[in-house]
Amino acid sequence: MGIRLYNSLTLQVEDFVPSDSNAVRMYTCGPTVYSFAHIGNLRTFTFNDILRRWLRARDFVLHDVMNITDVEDKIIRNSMAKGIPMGEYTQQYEKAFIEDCATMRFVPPWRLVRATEHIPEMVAMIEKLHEKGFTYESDGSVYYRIGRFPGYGKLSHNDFGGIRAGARVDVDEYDKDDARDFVLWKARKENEPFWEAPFGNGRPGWHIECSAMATKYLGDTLDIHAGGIDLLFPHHENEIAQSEGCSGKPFARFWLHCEHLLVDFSKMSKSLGNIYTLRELIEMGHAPETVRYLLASVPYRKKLNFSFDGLKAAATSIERLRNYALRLNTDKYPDGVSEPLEARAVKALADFDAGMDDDLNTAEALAAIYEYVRDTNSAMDAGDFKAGNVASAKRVLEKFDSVFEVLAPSVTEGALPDAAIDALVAERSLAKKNKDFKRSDEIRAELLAMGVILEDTKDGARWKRKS
RNA sequence: GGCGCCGUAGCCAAGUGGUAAGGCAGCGGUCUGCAAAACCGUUAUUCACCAGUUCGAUCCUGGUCGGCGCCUCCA
Repeated sequence: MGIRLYNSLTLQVEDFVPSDSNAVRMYTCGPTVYSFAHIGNLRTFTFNDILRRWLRARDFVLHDVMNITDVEDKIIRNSMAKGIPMGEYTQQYEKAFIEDCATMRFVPPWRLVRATEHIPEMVAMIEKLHEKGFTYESDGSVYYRIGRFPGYGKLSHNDFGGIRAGARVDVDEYDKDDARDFVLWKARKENEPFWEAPFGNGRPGWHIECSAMATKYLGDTLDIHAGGIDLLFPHHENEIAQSEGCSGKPFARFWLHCEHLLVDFSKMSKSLGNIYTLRELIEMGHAPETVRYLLASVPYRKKLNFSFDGLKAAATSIERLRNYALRLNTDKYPDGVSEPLEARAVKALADFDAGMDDDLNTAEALAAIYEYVRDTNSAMDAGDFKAGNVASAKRVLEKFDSVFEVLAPSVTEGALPDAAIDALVAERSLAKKNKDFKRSDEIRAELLAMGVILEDTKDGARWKRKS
């Protein structure tokens, strides 16, 4: 049994096997750094993260590359409007993006690469495409002639047969009933950043960077190329045209696309004013791991309608798992081992794996965890859970958290040291023992005010910090 | 118009040709000095609607209605 993934190219779920032993060559489309990442972006990147983690969990060696698009129309326009150099402008947002990724607990990719540091590779690719007759020039810009590439449309499953090939269309006067040729190299404009190239000074078009960088670091054929579904056309279609036009080989074996996150049942947009950034949500008091859980818990091919109710539900769900982990670590259990519970843990792990293997069905994987947590909680209540079962129970939680990673609270409130809490808890326990409930309730309230929640168990009191 | 996705309880959501996982919320209990946590029970005779195939369909086919996305920059 192995991983099965839905391939946009074939519109089917397929067994995933890398072309070269157990090494996976993967490329994911990263951000254009012209503003802060919003939760829609983050959904796709969360999907990337879950995919990476699961591939690793299944013992694949990952060679994954993510790009940073740091030259693009909006970037140029905004940096010019601010009167600062493009690099300075993009740097601040790239930094913010990397911070956000850390906040979201994303595993860093093998390589994070910038478009502006790969201009020579892009130029070389365009030259090669030129030699092979895929390009034509117009007003100093270089265009890709899709009519020369027979496979054009195979990813988006569009039939472009009726389109007049090679018709020269200015991007600004784009006529959708006509050619879909796209720009590889934009002619230099006054005051704008540019690079030198044999075919004229200018800057790269959007699509060429991914083809050039993916090929450079991963070779002609990738095992996986992933990104948001809105990139499927034209971006990924164009990447195929460029890369395969150049190499003559299949560009990517698996194309994975993450569905959109919606807000109020429609795509986020500035005009609707329904864009939320991670930073805004954190400022509102939402823990980042709550956002992570919400984004990860809905399977990636399903549209996810963001809501604050959903965010609250995510927080409660995490809380329950944390309570369970706390109980597991602090309660005392009778000696011995329950074999049925050991078997139960094995089943939980198998069910979790099966869910994840099935095209990263996180909802199913989560269900396996919750069912197990409920069963073991019941066993603990009944006294059937033994000290010898703790290790396997921890393994289940660790497996879960190695993918979801939400158990550790983000905010470490420095305020009250553990020792001080322990002292107060001890004082309260004594008061409670003496039936001085007034004093014991007082201390409990006091601790709560300082962000510490106290819980009584049959073996005494335990505490946790409020998240 | 073309391409693609979707419509399962209050909300989120899994799922299979044979009779509906899981999470959140709600209600009723157990436990508790009170809480908290946890557990138990309960909440869809039903899976947008219609027709067909079938012994049998939420899952297959056709159609209808509804929602969303891409086709222009976009995660």
